[in-house]
Amino acid sequence: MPLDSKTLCLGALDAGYNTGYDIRKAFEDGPFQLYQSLSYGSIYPALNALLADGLVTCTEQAQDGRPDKKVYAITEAGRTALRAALLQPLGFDRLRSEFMFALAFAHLMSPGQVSRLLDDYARGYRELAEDLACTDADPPPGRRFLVRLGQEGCLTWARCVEKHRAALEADLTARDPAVAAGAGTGD
Amino acid sequence: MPLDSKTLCLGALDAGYNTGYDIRKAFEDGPFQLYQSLSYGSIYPALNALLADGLVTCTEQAQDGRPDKKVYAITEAGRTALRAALLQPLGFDRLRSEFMFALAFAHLMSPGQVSRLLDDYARGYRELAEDLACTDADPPPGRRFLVRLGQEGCLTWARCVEKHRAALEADLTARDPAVAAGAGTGD
DNA sequence: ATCAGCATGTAAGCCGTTACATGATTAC
DNA sequence: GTAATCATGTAACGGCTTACATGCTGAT
Repeated sequence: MPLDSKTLCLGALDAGYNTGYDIRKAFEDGPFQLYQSLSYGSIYPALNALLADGLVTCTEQAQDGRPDKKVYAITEAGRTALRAALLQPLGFDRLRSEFMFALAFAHLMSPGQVSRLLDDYARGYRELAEDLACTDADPPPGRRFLVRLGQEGCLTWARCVEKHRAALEADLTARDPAVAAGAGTGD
Repeated sequence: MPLDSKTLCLGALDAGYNTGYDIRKAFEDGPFQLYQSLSYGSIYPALNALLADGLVTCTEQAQDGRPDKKVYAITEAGRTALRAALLQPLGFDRLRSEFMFALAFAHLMSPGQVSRLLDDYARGYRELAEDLACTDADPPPGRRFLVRLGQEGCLTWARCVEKHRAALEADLTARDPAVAAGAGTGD
Protein backbone atom coordinates (compact mmCIF):
# COMPACT_ATOMS: atom_id res chain seq x y z
CA MET A 1 0.00 0.00 0.00
CA PRO A 2 2.70 2.46 -0.87
CA LEU A 3 0.55 4.59 -3.13
CA ASP A 4 -2.76 5.32 -1.50
CA SER A 5 -4.80 8.41 -2.24
CA LYS A 6 -3.01 10.45 0.43
CA THR A 7 0.41 9.75 -1.04
CA LEU A 8 -0.91 10.54 -4.50
CA CYS A 9 -2.17 13.91 -3.26
CA LEU A 10 1.13 14.68 -1.57
CA GLY A 11 2.85 14.00 -4.85
CA ALA A 12 0.52 16.23 -6.82
CA LEU A 13 1.02 18.98 -4.26
CA ASP A 14 4.80 18.62 -4.52
CA ALA A 15 4.42 18.87 -8.29
CA GLY A 16 2.71 22.24 -7.93
CA TYR A 17 -0.98 21.37 -8.13
CA ASN A 18 -2.39 23.12 -5.11
CA THR A 19 -6.16 22.74 -4.93
CA GLY A 20 -8.41 19.70 -4.95
CA TYR A 21 -9.72 20.77 -8.30
CA ASP A 22 -6.23 21.11 -9.76
CA ILE A 23 -5.08 17.82 -8.33
CA ARG A 24 -7.84 16.08 -10.18
CA LYS A 25 -6.66 17.66 -13.40
CA ALA A 26 -3.15 16.41 -12.77
CA PHE A 27 -4.53 12.87 -12.84
CA GLU A 28 -7.11 13.52 -15.54
CA ASP A 29 -5.21 15.49 -18.17
CA GLY A 30 -1.83 16.16 -16.59
CA PRO A 31 1.48 14.36 -16.32
CA PHE A 32 0.11 11.55 -14.14
CA GLN A 33 -2.84 10.60 -16.32
CA LEU A 34 -1.13 7.56 -17.80
CA TYR A 35 -0.04 6.07 -14.53
CA GLN A 36 -2.52 6.74 -11.78
CA SER A 37 -6.05 8.03 -11.37
CA LEU A 38 -7.86 9.82 -8.62
CA SER A 39 -11.32 11.35 -8.40
CA TYR A 40 -12.92 13.97 -6.18
CA GLY A 41 -14.38 11.34 -3.92
CA SER A 42 -10.85 10.34 -2.93
CA ILE A 43 -9.08 13.67 -3.18
CA TYR A 44 -11.07 15.85 -0.80
CA PRO A 45 -11.16 13.37 2.08
CA ALA A 46 -7.44 12.73 1.55
CA LEU A 47 -6.61 16.44 1.72
CA ASN A 48 -8.55 16.78 4.95
CA ALA A 49 -6.76 13.80 6.44
CA LEU A 50 -3.38 15.19 5.38
CA LEU A 51 -4.27 18.54 6.96
CA ALA A 52 -5.21 16.84 10.22
CA ASP A 53 -1.85 15.04 10.18
CA GLY A 54 0.07 18.24 9.57
CA LEU A 55 1.44 17.01 6.28
CA VAL A 56 -0.08 19.92 4.38
CA THR A 57 -1.19 23.47 5.16
CA CYS A 58 -4.31 25.13 3.83
CA THR A 59 -5.05 28.77 3.01
CA GLU A 60 -8.55 29.80 2.07
CA GLN A 61 -8.58 32.17 -0.85
CA ALA A 62 -11.62 34.20 -1.89
CA GLN A 63 -12.03 34.91 -5.59
CA ASP A 64 -14.43 37.24 -7.36
CA GLY A 65 -16.82 35.57 -9.72
CA ARG A 66 -15.44 32.16 -8.84
CA PRO A 67 -15.97 29.91 -5.84
CA ASP A 68 -13.57 30.24 -2.94
CA LYS A 69 -10.41 28.21 -3.20
CA LYS A 70 -8.54 26.19 -0.64
CA VAL A 71 -4.90 26.44 -1.53
CA TYR A 72 -2.85 23.61 -0.09
CA ALA A 73 0.89 23.37 0.35
CA ILE A 74 3.00 20.39 1.35
CA THR A 75 4.97 20.78 4.58
CA GLU A 76 8.42 19.45 5.40
CA ALA A 77 6.76 16.62 7.31
CA GLY A 78 4.65 15.97 4.24
CA ARG A 79 7.66 15.77 1.99
CA THR A 80 9.30 13.36 4.41
CA ALA A 81 6.17 11.20 4.39
CA LEU A 82 6.08 11.27 0.59
CA ARG A 83 9.72 10.26 0.36
CA ALA A 84 9.14 7.41 2.81
CA ALA A 85 6.09 6.12 0.92
CA LEU A 86 7.94 6.23 -2.38
CA LEU A 87 10.81 4.16 -1.03
CA GLN A 88 8.67 1.33 0.25
CA PRO A 89 8.62 -1.70 -2.03
CA LEU A 90 6.48 -0.76 -5.02
CA GLY A 91 3.96 -3.05 -6.61
CA PHE A 92 4.58 -3.98 -10.21
CA ASP A 93 2.69 -2.26 -13.01
CA ARG A 94 -0.83 -3.38 -13.65
CA LEU A 95 -2.26 -2.86 -17.10
CA ARG A 96 -5.95 -3.30 -17.66
CA SER A 97 -6.81 -3.55 -21.31
CA GLU A 98 -10.31 -4.47 -22.32
CA PHE A 99 -9.19 -4.16 -25.91
CA MET A 100 -6.42 -6.74 -25.65
CA PHE A 101 -8.67 -9.19 -23.88
CA ALA A 102 -11.39 -8.67 -26.46
CA LEU A 103 -8.99 -9.21 -29.33
CA ALA A 104 -8.08 -12.60 -27.93
CA PHE A 105 -11.52 -13.57 -29.22
CA ALA A 106 -11.19 -12.05 -32.64
CA HIS A 107 -12.32 -15.37 -34.03
CA LEU A 108 -15.78 -14.60 -32.61
CA MET A 109 -16.04 -11.31 -34.47
CA SER A 110 -16.25 -10.32 -38.10
CA PRO A 111 -13.03 -9.08 -39.72
CA GLY A 112 -14.65 -5.68 -40.15
CA GLN A 113 -15.34 -5.37 -36.44
CA VAL A 114 -11.81 -6.37 -35.62
CA SER A 115 -10.38 -3.79 -38.01
CA ARG A 116 -12.51 -1.06 -36.50
CA LEU A 117 -11.36 -1.98 -33.00
CA LEU A 118 -7.73 -1.89 -34.11
CA ASP A 119 -8.20 1.49 -35.80
CA ASP A 120 -9.75 3.08 -32.74
CA TYR A 121 -7.21 1.60 -30.39
CA ALA A 122 -4.13 2.73 -32.29
CA ARG A 123 -5.64 6.17 -32.81
CA GLY A 124 -6.36 6.41 -29.08
CA TYR A 125 -2.70 5.90 -28.27
CA ARG A 126 -1.52 8.35 -30.89
CA GLU A 127 -3.84 10.98 -29.45
CA LEU A 128 -2.65 10.20 -25.95
CA ALA A 129 0.93 10.75 -27.03
CA GLU A 130 -0.01 14.19 -28.27
CA ASP A 131 -1.90 15.07 -25.12
CA LEU A 132 1.13 14.22 -23.05
CA ALA A 133 3.25 16.62 -25.07
CA CYS A 134 1.49 19.65 -23.65
CA THR A 135 2.77 19.87 -20.12
CA ASP A 136 4.61 22.35 -17.97
CA ALA A 137 7.93 23.89 -18.88
CA ASP A 138 11.08 23.08 -16.93
CA PRO A 139 9.89 20.17 -14.79
CA PRO A 140 12.23 18.36 -12.40
CA PRO A 141 14.27 15.52 -13.97
CA GLY A 142 11.89 12.80 -12.84
CA ARG A 143 8.86 14.42 -14.35
CA ARG A 144 10.61 15.04 -17.61
CA PHE A 145 11.57 11.36 -17.71
CA LEU A 146 7.98 10.39 -17.01
CA VAL A 147 6.56 12.55 -19.78
CA ARG A 148 9.14 11.51 -22.36
CA LEU A 149 8.68 7.85 -21.61
CA GLY A 150 4.93 8.28 -21.74
CA GLN A 151 5.02 9.88 -25.15
CA GLU A 152 7.45 7.42 -26.61
CA GLY A 153 5.70 4.50 -24.97
CA CYS A 154 2.30 5.43 -26.39
CA LEU A 155 3.71 5.99 -29.82
CA THR A 156 5.70 2.78 -29.97
CA TRP A 157 2.77 0.82 -28.65
CA ALA A 158 0.56 2.23 -31.38
CA ARG A 159 3.20 1.34 -33.96
CA CYS A 160 3.54 -2.12 -32.50
CA VAL A 161 -0.19 -2.68 -32.91
CA GLU A 162 -0.08 -1.39 -36.46
CA LYS A 163 2.87 -3.62 -37.25
CA HIS A 164 1.23 -6.83 -36.09
CA ARG A 165 -2.33 -6.21 -37.17
CA ALA A 166 -1.71 -7.28 -40.76
CA ALA A 167 -0.83 -10.80 -39.66
CA LEU A 168 -3.93 -11.00 -37.49
CA GLU A 169 -6.24 -9.72 -40.21
CA ALA A 170 -4.73 -12.10 -42.73
CA ASP A 171 -5.21 -15.06 -40.38
CA LEU A 172 -8.81 -14.10 -39.81
CA THR A 173 -9.79 -13.78 -43.43
CA ALA A 174 -7.96 -17.03 -44.17
CA ARG A 175 -10.22 -18.72 -41.63
CA ASP A 176 -13.35 -17.12 -43.03
CA PRO A 177 -13.52 -18.17 -46.70
CA ALA A 178 -16.76 -16.28 -47.39
CA VAL A 179 -15.14 -12.99 -46.45
CA ALA A 180 -11.94 -13.84 -48.26
CA ALA A 181 -14.02 -14.41 -51.38
CA GLY A 182 -15.65 -11.01 -50.93
CA ALA A 183 -19.14 -12.41 -50.23
CA GLY A 184 -19.80 -10.30 -47.10
CA THR A 185 -21.16 -12.10 -44.06
CA GLY A 186 -23.55 -9.57 -42.61
CA ASP A 187 -20.71 -7.58 -41.15
CA MET B 1 -19.15 -2.59 -17.82
CA PRO B 2 -18.33 -4.76 -20.79
CA LEU B 3 -15.71 -6.84 -19.03
CA ASP B 4 -17.02 -7.95 -15.68
CA SER B 5 -15.88 -11.13 -13.97
CA LYS B 6 -18.53 -13.23 -15.74
CA THR B 7 -17.39 -12.14 -19.17
CA LEU B 8 -13.80 -12.74 -18.20
CA CYS B 9 -14.65 -16.28 -17.12
CA LEU B 10 -16.54 -16.95 -20.34
CA GLY B 11 -13.49 -15.85 -22.25
CA ALA B 12 -11.17 -18.09 -20.27
CA LEU B 13 -13.54 -21.00 -20.81
CA ASP B 14 -13.61 -20.32 -24.54
CA ALA B 15 -9.83 -20.28 -24.47
CA GLY B 16 -9.78 -23.79 -23.03
CA TYR B 17 -9.32 -23.21 -19.30
CA ASN B 18 -12.09 -25.29 -17.82
CA THR B 19 -11.98 -25.22 -14.04
CA GLY B 20 -12.01 -22.38 -11.55
CA TYR B 21 -8.48 -23.26 -10.59
CA ASP B 22 -7.30 -23.21 -14.19
CA ILE B 23 -9.08 -19.96 -14.95
CA ARG B 24 -7.15 -18.29 -12.21
CA LYS B 25 -3.92 -19.50 -13.75
CA ALA B 26 -4.94 -18.03 -17.09
CA PHE B 27 -5.02 -14.62 -15.42
CA GLU B 28 -2.07 -15.22 -13.13
CA ASP B 29 0.53 -16.82 -15.39
CA GLY B 30 -1.27 -17.38 -18.66
CA PRO B 31 -1.96 -15.36 -21.78
CA PHE B 32 -4.22 -12.85 -20.02
CA GLN B 33 -1.86 -11.96 -17.19
CA LEU B 34 -0.79 -8.68 -18.75
CA TYR B 35 -4.25 -7.38 -19.44
CA GLN B 36 -6.72 -8.48 -16.81
CA SER B 37 -6.73 -10.05 -13.39
CA LEU B 38 -9.18 -12.21 -11.53
CA SER B 39 -8.98 -14.02 -8.22
CA TYR B 40 -10.87 -16.92 -6.67
CA GLY B 41 -13.20 -14.60 -4.86
CA SER B 42 -14.56 -13.45 -8.19
CA ILE B 43 -14.20 -16.60 -10.24
CA TYR B 44 -16.22 -19.12 -8.26
CA PRO B 45 -19.27 -16.91 -7.76
CA ALA B 46 -19.11 -15.93 -11.43
CA LEU B 47 -19.05 -19.57 -12.55
CA ASN B 48 -22.08 -20.35 -10.42
CA ALA B 49 -23.93 -17.37 -11.84
CA LEU B 50 -23.05 -18.41 -15.38
CA LEU B 51 -24.28 -21.92 -14.66
CA ALA B 52 -27.58 -20.60 -13.34
CA ASP B 53 -27.96 -18.54 -16.52
CA GLY B 54 -27.26 -21.51 -18.77
CA LEU B 55 -24.18 -19.90 -20.25
CA VAL B 56 -21.96 -22.75 -19.12
CA THR B 57 -22.36 -26.42 -18.26
CA CYS B 58 -20.65 -28.21 -15.41
CA THR B 59 -19.50 -31.80 -15.04
CA GLU B 60 -18.20 -33.02 -11.73
CA GLN B 61 -15.12 -35.15 -12.13
CA ALA B 62 -13.69 -37.29 -9.36
CA GLN B 63 -9.92 -37.72 -9.28
CA ASP B 64 -7.79 -40.08 -7.25
CA GLY B 65 -5.39 -38.43 -4.92
CA ARG B 66 -6.63 -34.98 -5.93
CA PRO B 67 -9.71 -33.05 -4.95
CA ASP B 68 -12.77 -33.41 -7.15
CA LYS B 69 -12.92 -31.11 -10.14
CA LYS B 70 -15.78 -29.22 -11.65
CA VAL B 71 -15.17 -29.10 -15.35
CA TYR B 72 -17.00 -26.24 -17.02
CA ALA B 73 -17.76 -25.76 -20.70
CA ILE B 74 -19.16 -22.73 -22.46
CA THR B 75 -22.51 -23.24 -24.21
CA GLU B 76 -23.72 -21.71 -27.46
CA ALA B 77 -25.69 -19.18 -25.41
CA GLY B 78 -22.51 -18.44 -23.51
CA ARG B 79 -20.54 -17.83 -26.66
CA THR B 80 -23.27 -15.51 -27.87
CA ALA B 81 -23.16 -13.59 -24.60
CA LEU B 82 -19.37 -13.35 -24.79
CA ARG B 83 -19.52 -12.05 -28.35
CA ALA B 84 -22.14 -9.47 -27.34
CA ALA B 85 -20.11 -8.27 -24.35
CA LEU B 86 -16.96 -7.95 -26.43
CA LEU B 87 -18.72 -5.80 -29.02
CA GLN B 88 -20.03 -3.26 -26.53
CA PRO B 89 -17.99 -0.07 -26.43
CA LEU B 90 -14.76 -0.91 -24.61
CA GLY B 91 -13.15 1.32 -22.03
CA PHE B 92 -9.70 2.57 -22.87
CA ASP B 93 -6.62 0.96 -21.35
CA ARG B 94 -5.78 1.85 -17.81
CA LEU B 95 -2.20 1.51 -16.71
CA ARG B 96 -1.36 1.73 -13.04
CA SER B 97 2.32 2.23 -12.44
CA GLU B 98 3.55 2.94 -8.97
CA PHE B 99 7.05 3.01 -10.38
CA MET B 100 6.36 5.77 -12.91
CA PHE B 101 4.60 7.88 -10.33
CA ALA B 102 7.44 7.38 -7.86
CA LEU B 103 10.04 8.34 -10.42
CA ALA B 104 8.30 11.65 -10.94
CA PHE B 105 9.80 12.46 -7.54
CA ALA B 106 13.29 11.25 -8.26
CA HIS B 107 14.52 14.59 -6.96
CA LEU B 108 13.45 13.44 -3.48
CA MET B 109 15.59 10.32 -3.66
CA SER B 110 19.27 9.61 -3.82
CA PRO B 111 20.72 8.75 -7.24
CA GLY B 112 21.53 5.29 -5.97
CA GLN B 113 17.95 4.63 -4.99
CA VAL B 114 16.75 5.82 -8.38
CA SER B 115 19.19 3.57 -10.18
CA ARG B 116 18.09 0.57 -8.18
CA LEU B 117 14.45 1.28 -8.98
CA LEU B 118 15.26 1.55 -12.67
CA ASP B 119 17.22 -1.70 -12.63
CA ASP B 120 14.44 -3.65 -10.99
CA TYR B 121 11.78 -2.19 -13.19
CA ALA B 122 13.49 -2.91 -16.49
CA ARG B 123 14.40 -6.40 -15.33
CA GLY B 124 10.76 -7.00 -14.36
CA TYR B 125 9.61 -6.28 -17.87
CA ARG B 126 12.31 -8.41 -19.46
CA GLU B 127 11.28 -11.32 -17.26
CA LEU B 128 7.64 -10.75 -18.11
CA ALA B 129 8.44 -10.92 -21.79
CA GLU B 130 10.03 -14.32 -21.23
CA ASP B 131 7.11 -15.60 -19.18
CA LEU B 132 4.74 -14.70 -21.97
CA ALA B 133 6.76 -16.74 -24.44
CA CYS B 134 5.74 -20.02 -22.82
CA THR B 135 2.12 -20.46 -23.85
CA ASP B 136 0.03 -22.95 -25.72
CA ALA B 137 0.76 -24.14 -29.21
CA ASP B 138 -1.51 -23.24 -32.12
CA PRO B 139 -3.74 -20.63 -30.51
CA PRO B 140 -6.46 -18.83 -32.50
CA PRO B 141 -5.28 -15.74 -34.40
CA GLY B 142 -6.42 -13.30 -31.74
CA ARG B 143 -4.55 -15.01 -28.97
CA ARG B 144 -1.40 -15.23 -31.02
CA PHE B 145 -1.67 -11.49 -31.66
CA LEU B 146 -2.14 -10.86 -27.97
CA VAL B 147 0.90 -12.88 -26.96
CA ARG B 148 3.17 -11.44 -29.63
CA LEU B 149 2.19 -7.90 -28.81
CA GLY B 150 2.66 -8.59 -25.14
CA GLN B 151 6.16 -9.91 -25.63
CA GLU B 152 7.22 -7.15 -27.96
CA GLY B 153 5.51 -4.52 -25.83
CA CYS B 154 7.29 -5.58 -22.65
CA LEU B 155 10.63 -5.76 -24.37
CA THR B 156 10.37 -2.39 -26.10
CA TRP B 157 9.14 -0.78 -22.91
CA ALA B 158 12.14 -2.12 -21.04
CA ARG B 159 14.41 -0.82 -23.79
CA CYS B 160 12.67 2.52 -23.73
CA VAL B 161 13.35 2.83 -20.00
CA GLU B 162 16.96 1.84 -20.50
CA LYS B 163 17.32 4.35 -23.31
CA HIS B 164 16.06 7.33 -21.31
CA ARG B 165 17.50 6.53 -17.91
CA ALA B 166 20.90 7.93 -18.72
CA ALA B 167 19.47 11.40 -19.23
CA LEU B 168 17.58 11.17 -15.95
CA GLU B 169 20.56 9.96 -13.99
CA ALA B 170 22.75 12.65 -15.47
CA ASP B 171 20.23 15.36 -14.58
CA LEU B 172 20.05 14.10 -11.03
CA THR B 173 23.77 14.01 -10.37
CA ALA B 174 24.08 17.44 -11.98
CA ARG B 175 21.62 18.75 -9.39
CA ASP B 176 23.41 17.06 -6.53
CA PRO B 177 26.99 18.38 -6.54
CA ALA B 178 28.04 16.30 -3.52
CA VAL B 179 27.23 13.08 -5.33
CA ALA B 180 28.71 14.32 -8.58
CA ALA B 181 31.95 14.99 -6.72
CA GLY B 182 31.87 11.47 -5.29
CA ALA B 183 31.36 12.58 -1.67
CA GLY B 184 28.49 10.16 -0.91
CA THR B 185 25.40 11.56 0.81
CA GLY B 186 24.38 8.75 3.10
CA ASP B 187 22.83 6.87 0.20
C1' DA C 1 8.94 -32.81 7.95
C1' DT C 2 7.48 -29.15 5.52
C1' DC C 3 6.15 -26.67 1.67
C1' DA C 4 4.08 -26.20 -2.82
C1' DG C 5 0.45 -27.63 -5.79
C1' DC C 6 -4.27 -29.15 -6.63
C1' DA C 7 -9.15 -27.78 -5.79
C1' DT C 8 -13.50 -25.21 -4.22
C1' DG C 9 -15.69 -22.00 -1.80
C1' DT C 10 -17.29 -17.94 1.73
C1' DA C 11 -17.23 -13.57 4.14
C1' DA C 12 -15.70 -9.36 5.43
C1' DG C 13 -13.62 -5.31 4.51
C1' DC C 14 -11.52 -1.78 1.91
C1' DC C 15 -11.33 1.52 -1.47
C1' DG C 16 -12.59 3.89 -5.25
C1' DT C 17 -16.01 5.41 -8.49
C1' DT C 18 -20.41 7.49 -9.37
C1' DA C 19 -23.96 10.40 -8.53
C1' DC C 20 -25.77 14.07 -6.18
C1' DA C 21 -25.90 18.86 -4.06
C1' DT C 22 -24.75 23.87 -4.86
C1' DG C 23 -23.84 28.00 -7.51
C1' DA C 24 -21.70 31.77 -10.24
C1' DT C 25 -19.64 33.02 -14.69
C1' DT C 26 -18.25 32.95 -19.48
C1' DA C 27 -18.34 31.35 -24.00
C1' DC C 28 -21.12 29.49 -27.93
C1' DG D 1 -30.42 29.59 -23.60
C1' DT D 2 -27.23 26.04 -22.67
C1' DA D 3 -23.18 23.96 -21.78
C1' DA D 4 -18.69 24.04 -19.84
C1' DT D 5 -15.46 25.69 -16.32
C1' DC D 6 -14.40 26.68 -11.72
C1' DA D 7 -14.80 24.79 -6.94
C1' DT D 8 -15.80 21.77 -2.69
C1' DG D 9 -17.80 18.24 -0.65
C1' DT D 10 -20.89 13.79 0.89
C1' DA D 11 -23.01 9.30 0.60
C1' DA D 12 -24.08 5.12 -1.25
C1' DC D 13 -23.05 1.53 -4.00
C1' DG D 14 -20.34 -1.97 -6.07
C1' DG D 15 -16.74 -4.99 -6.83
C1' DC D 16 -12.49 -6.92 -6.10
C1' DT D 17 -8.90 -8.52 -2.96
C1' DT D 18 -7.65 -10.78 1.16
C1' DA D 19 -8.00 -13.98 4.44
C1' DC D 20 -9.95 -17.97 6.11
C1' DA D 21 -11.67 -22.93 5.97
C1' DT D 22 -10.46 -27.76 4.37
C1' DG D 23 -7.61 -31.60 2.90
C1' DC D 24 -4.80 -34.83 0.22
C1' DT D 25 -0.39 -35.74 -2.54
C1' DG D 26 4.26 -35.44 -4.02
C1' DA D 27 8.63 -33.40 -3.79
C1' DT D 28 12.61 -31.52 -1.02
